[in-house]
Amino acid sequence: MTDIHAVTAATAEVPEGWPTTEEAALAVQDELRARLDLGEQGPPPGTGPVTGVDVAYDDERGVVAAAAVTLDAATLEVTGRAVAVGPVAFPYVPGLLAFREVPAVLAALEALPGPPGLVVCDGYGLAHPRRFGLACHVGVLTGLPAVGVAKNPFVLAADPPGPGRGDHTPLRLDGEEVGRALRTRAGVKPVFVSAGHRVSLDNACAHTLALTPRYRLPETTRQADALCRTALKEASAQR
DNA sequence: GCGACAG
DNA sequence: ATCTTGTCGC
Repeated sequence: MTDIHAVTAATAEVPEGWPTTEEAALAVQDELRARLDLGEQGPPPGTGPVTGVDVAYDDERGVVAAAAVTLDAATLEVTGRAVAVGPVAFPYVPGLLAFREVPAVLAALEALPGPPGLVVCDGYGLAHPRRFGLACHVGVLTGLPAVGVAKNPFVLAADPPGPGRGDHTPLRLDGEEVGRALRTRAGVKPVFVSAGHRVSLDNACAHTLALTPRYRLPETTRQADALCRTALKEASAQR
């Protein structure tokens, strides 16, 4: 019997050679971007495992806690949870968010009791100034299909979508649609969806809608958010 | 040069 | 992200 309340815990390390300067991080983005797979449609929305990841910080202590929570896309029931605590790997620089969160996120994904499904990240994928946001970074490094669902607009502006759930408007970069402002709840502020890796924008949006039957944010993100916050508190309560 | 700027 | 009480509304 799998105990859905069980949470596997791990420690995250900052990898050898991890960028320490913005210049180095930009170079890594350029290198990894060549490995992006934008040709796949991704897994069918509403079926199979879907894994949400999120992180919480204690900048005072330079500690970050990441959580990965896998849900059954059909029922939205939790099938696996894991957390990873470690040092903050990079300062917050808009456009370089991945360098701050990725080590802990990967550790949490690896600590899951079962294989992750499509990864839902809290942030952007292709809708990024250099087309390589957090969701692209996580996708390329894990090889998993990944999407980005952000709560706020980044550098790209979008017209307000219609008032109904499912209404959307494009986020454009150089005339190309790289993401969408998507209304997940009627009359509520939209979320900003973009493909990360091995998934199409249409399917990224379909997955997002399948994960938001009730709340604005995907159930995956809500679960991961709650988990990484408690993990951070528990980590701080010690040492 | 000055702001804006995912989390 | 994080600091933070009550409050209006479904």
